[in-house]
Amino acid sequence: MKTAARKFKDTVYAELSKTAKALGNPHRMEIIDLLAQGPFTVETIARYTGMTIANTSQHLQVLKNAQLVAISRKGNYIYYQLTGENVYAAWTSLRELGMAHNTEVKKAIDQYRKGFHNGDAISAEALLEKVQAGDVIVLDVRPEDEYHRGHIHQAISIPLDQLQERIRELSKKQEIVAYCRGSLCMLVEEAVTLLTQHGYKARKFDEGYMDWALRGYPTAMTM
Amino acid sequence: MKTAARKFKDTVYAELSKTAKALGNPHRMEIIDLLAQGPFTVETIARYTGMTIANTSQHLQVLKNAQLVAISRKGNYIYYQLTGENVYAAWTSLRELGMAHNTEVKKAIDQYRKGFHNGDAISAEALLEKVQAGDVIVLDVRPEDEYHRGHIHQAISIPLDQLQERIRELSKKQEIVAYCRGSLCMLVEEAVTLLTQHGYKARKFDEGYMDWALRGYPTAMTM
DNA sequence: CAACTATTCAATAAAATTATTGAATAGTTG
DNA sequence: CAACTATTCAATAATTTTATTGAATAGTTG
Repeated sequence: MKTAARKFKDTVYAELSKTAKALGNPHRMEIIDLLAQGPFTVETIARYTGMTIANTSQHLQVLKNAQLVAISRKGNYIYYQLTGENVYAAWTSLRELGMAHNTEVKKAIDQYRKGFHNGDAISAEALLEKVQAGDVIVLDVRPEDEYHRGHIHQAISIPLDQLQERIRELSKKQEIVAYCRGSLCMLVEEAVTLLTQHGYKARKFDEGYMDWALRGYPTAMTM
Repeated sequence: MKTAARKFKDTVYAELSKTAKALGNPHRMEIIDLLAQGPFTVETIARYTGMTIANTSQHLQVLKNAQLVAISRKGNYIYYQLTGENVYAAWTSLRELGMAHNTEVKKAIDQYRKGFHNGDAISAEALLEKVQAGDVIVLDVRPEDEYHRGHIHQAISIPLDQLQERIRELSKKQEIVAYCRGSLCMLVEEAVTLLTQHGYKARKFDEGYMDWALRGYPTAMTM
């Protein structure tokens, strides 16, 4: 026979574990990571994560049932977004836990970074100083819509896939610091490599837009 | 064909999700919650969670593989403990996320609390003031070994299962504030009910020992 | 070093999760 | 309101997770 206390615990832990369970899948982790940038349609999410639309939709249902994402409709499209800051907070603490304790993660990141031979990254504090002194070009290499939703103050936007053709918009004289979404976003590595190859003085930002914003450092948005 | 970037993401998210997956089970959540109090043996964990020893052991293996717990041996027993503060931090942010977004959790907690008719709880700040003014008896109702490992400064220990027989050690004149492990620990509700029934002026603390300690409020340990 | 004991392992069956396919649906737009 | 389209659903098979049982193991203790 179960005591009332035992029954209570069973329900509470069962319910709480649903949240963790919803996060406990690679695809859904990537979706949360993406949605931290803002709302996206099912189609876009599917494209980014390399899943089929149907499969993406199913994973989104799981996240929705766990109250981690919510929908809003615009025209023919349904946009999925995180239900709150604490969703990103939880995902961050899980990510940091994983990155601290899981050697495979560290190894994968190190190895991937090593593929590019980009010098050292610049820290948020150092970048802030440079931005305030005005002696740096801050380059946002994320897709354009993500830039519009919010970017580092005075950053200019050249999405990675346009960088090759638009590279001449940049000056070879000034130092360029590129950034993207966060510590797992590797667009910035490709960008810095490309810039360096073309003779630009380019470095990468240590963290990403989200971390910058959460520190309360100056940001801006278009429209 | 998968790009290098895609492969990188697949590995990273797969690895990161292992951590979340390890947390995504009711029993393992309860184990983490318990281990936040300190190291325990397999047998003790099994007793607390109402599982068989073998099953407990298997769940502990899962947590160990995810690097969330580690073992240390003392005599014939193996003690399991959390591998670091960030494990508790992640569990906390998941719990808070769940409690904020999951109505079932709220409902279960409210309903269980309603079973006891214990007035309002006292907040950490208010309790701190009373402790410093010295006009309150702080009562730790957790098992004795947990008390010894760390407790609220000047708290006295009467584990819940001894409270009935030792109740006369307390004064009916002074206000008593009882506490236990954390927001999910309901020992304190039973304690306050028992005390009130016997004519003591008893209230419960809003949060638990862990939250008190994490605020940096005064604690003490025996031995 | 033999006996003991806390813990783990291995095997199994039941239950849950996942990706895929193709059809169904709901909601908008002209 | 008919046509369209983004999204969801339903069914299925493959995989993974879980609890149970009883045996095996490793490590301590006298």
